[in-house]
Amino acid sequence: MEVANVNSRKKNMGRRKIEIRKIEKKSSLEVTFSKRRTGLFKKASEVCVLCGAEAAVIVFSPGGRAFVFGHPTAEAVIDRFLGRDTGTSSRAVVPAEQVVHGQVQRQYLEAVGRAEVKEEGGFWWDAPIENMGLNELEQFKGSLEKLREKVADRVEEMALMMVMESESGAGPSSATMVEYAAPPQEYNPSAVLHARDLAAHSQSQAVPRGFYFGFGFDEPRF
Amino acid sequence: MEVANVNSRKKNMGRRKIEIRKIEKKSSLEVTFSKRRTGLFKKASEVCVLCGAEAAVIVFSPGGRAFVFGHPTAEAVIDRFLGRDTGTSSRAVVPAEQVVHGQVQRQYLEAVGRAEVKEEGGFWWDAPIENMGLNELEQFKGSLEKLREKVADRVEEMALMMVMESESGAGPSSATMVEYAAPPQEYNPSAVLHARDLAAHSQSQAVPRGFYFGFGFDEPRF
DNA sequence: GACACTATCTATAACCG
DNA sequence: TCGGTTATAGATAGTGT
Repeated sequence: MEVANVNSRKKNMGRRKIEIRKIEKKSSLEVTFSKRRTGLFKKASEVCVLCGAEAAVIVFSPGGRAFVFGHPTAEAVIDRFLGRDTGTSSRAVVPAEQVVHGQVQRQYLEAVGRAEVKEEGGFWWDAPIENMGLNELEQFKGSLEKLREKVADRVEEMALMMVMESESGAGPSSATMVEYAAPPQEYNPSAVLHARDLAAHSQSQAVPRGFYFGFGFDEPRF
Repeated sequence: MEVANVNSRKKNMGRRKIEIRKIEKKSSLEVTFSKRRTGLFKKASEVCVLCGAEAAVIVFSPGGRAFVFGHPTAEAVIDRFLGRDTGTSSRAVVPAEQVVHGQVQRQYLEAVGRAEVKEEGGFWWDAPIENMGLNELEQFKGSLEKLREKVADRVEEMALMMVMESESGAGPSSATMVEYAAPPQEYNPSAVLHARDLAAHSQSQAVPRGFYFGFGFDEPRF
């Protein structure tokens, strides 16, 4: 038995304390990102199982690569939160067989994933009709026509409103507008509050103030 | 000095191992949910700071209460992921002062938050125009008219396409359609894959198979 | 429900192959 | 870029207040 080489293996130094601020060394940043992303997703899965919760997590690497937990659930969950009711995505549920160590297989990725992120302004009404079957076309056309009606109504209503408005003077502040999402517009990253720019870590609070925007709505008690 | 009552404090038993499955006792489920939600958000904030990442987390309690990390960043991040480009929300950035221990103050909640979740089908074009000022009205009308044009074009294109389609036989499968979100429709929770229904925890993999749908897209290397 | 305590359990930083 | 190892920092279950 190798009694002699007990000491030949260099002693690992184990985990060391680190400050929570941007990691400078690129290689360890990438390793840390990978490990912590995995850890985050695991934590999310545990909350789901332990508490019967539904969780969705999206992480963008600094290079802009997207990693998602809870997809395709995520989309529905997110829609429900945003109150958008855009419906669940028509994307198929990823079968477990397609998921290999947390990576969707290339085949699936190519079939489903890429267009989403690359496409500019991927509204549903922009979907390419070239490859649709007749059934799909009809359904799609139906949806479009509904939307057209709705928008036409709205425009009329608007015109009316604007006449009244200009007669009665300026309306109340824009404060109430705040409840609704803005019309579609270019995604402007610089206009967005970046999490990474927000305040640093604090000891006393679990999540640093000014960083944690978590909140719940009132209706359900729990 | 109280030398006598050293032993009067009952010894705590410390953390114990638990299985990752639904907690039965309601009271400890709620405590656990609260603690782990906080922990999850903290982890997310650390990934952001350490790696310069952007993360968004949404957790629904079993009662349907929503908790968000990264809001309002979350919405932009999510939109970018979904390729929706619905634009960043016009909702104001929550000032740090409004955030108290991770809970948005009631005042802010009432002003901003509630309508979002309760409103049925809160598309931006449904925003109430009653309280808009003239400027807002004009902007809003402009957006509506753009949308109307776009949709009208699309409908025409569709009509044309359908004639061709019906002449040439059925088109290819619906596989390509999958790249685009479905038209707006009722949110149907039962049609959604619930995270909590998915497979249980496994030891060898950090995140259990069939649960972890995390993936990245190809374009950026990191 | 929020906080404090503390003995554990778990995640992970640095290192290696 | 991946897994595997080790020592340790950090998270948290159960409890009390």
